[in-house]
Amino acid sequence: MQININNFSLDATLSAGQTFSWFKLEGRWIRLVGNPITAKQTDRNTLEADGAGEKEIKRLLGLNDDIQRINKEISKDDFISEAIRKSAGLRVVEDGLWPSTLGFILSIQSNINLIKKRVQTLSKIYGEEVEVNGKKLYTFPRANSISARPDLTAEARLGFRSKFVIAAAKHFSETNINEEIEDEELVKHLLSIHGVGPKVLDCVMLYGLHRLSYFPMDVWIERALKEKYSNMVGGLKSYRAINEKMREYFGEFAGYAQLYIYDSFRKKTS
DNA sequence: CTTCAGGGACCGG
DNA sequence: CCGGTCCCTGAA
Repeated sequence: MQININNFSLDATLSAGQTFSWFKLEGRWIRLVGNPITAKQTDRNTLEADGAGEKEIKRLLGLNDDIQRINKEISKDDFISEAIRKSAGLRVVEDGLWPSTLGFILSIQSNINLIKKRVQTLSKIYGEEVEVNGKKLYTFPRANSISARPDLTAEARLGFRSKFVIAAAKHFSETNINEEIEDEELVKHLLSIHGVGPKVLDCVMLYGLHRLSYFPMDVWIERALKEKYSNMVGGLKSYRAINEKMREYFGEFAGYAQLYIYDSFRKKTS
């Protein structure tokens, strides 16, 4: 199936540290949550994809967002405007509640390569073997599988994250947490998980559920804010206070501002 | 070989 | 609110 795209970069979007359920194999991106989905950008206006309907694939990749309007909406100053230019083609993905929660728990005090490696390891332990284009791969680990055999997480060398992963898997297996729940209750659900704090929460709300007003703040964002927005957040200390300020500043699409700032700032220094 | 930082969260004070 | 601590990996 071919999908028309505009001002979109699949590589940039899936390499921006928003999602850890996609991986690239021989030039094709693959996602093994539910039915296998593969995608490849063949030119600047064409996405070749299969494994799901066009609507579903667009949803996963944030392609239903009105990016023109969003970019305009968040262009509050020169710094963010330049970040938008430098990181053009990005979309906020919609990775799903569980894939996102697991991914960002694994991300705690870790770099992107390490996170991906952990997902692969967990997939080998807990996932099911599937064949895609003649290659044997493993599906993304399900919460039920992990909570059924929590002892096996030891093999994945997750360090102190191991108990967090188990707690999350248990919560997902034993409660009715799902993607239809309103923000307020969902936040309570997530924060009740031992290992989900404010930052992971914001990542899940934004990248997992596509709730675009959330503004996760990691070390990169904090550096950027300190450098570029010290006049706004200079006196503020707590995560919550700074976060509220920035969300207020950027508005309903603050999450996009976060993604652009993160991506452009990370590129600059690395 | 050692040191150190990496998309934080928890706990105690 | 603040500071120490947590586990493991890969880079230096």
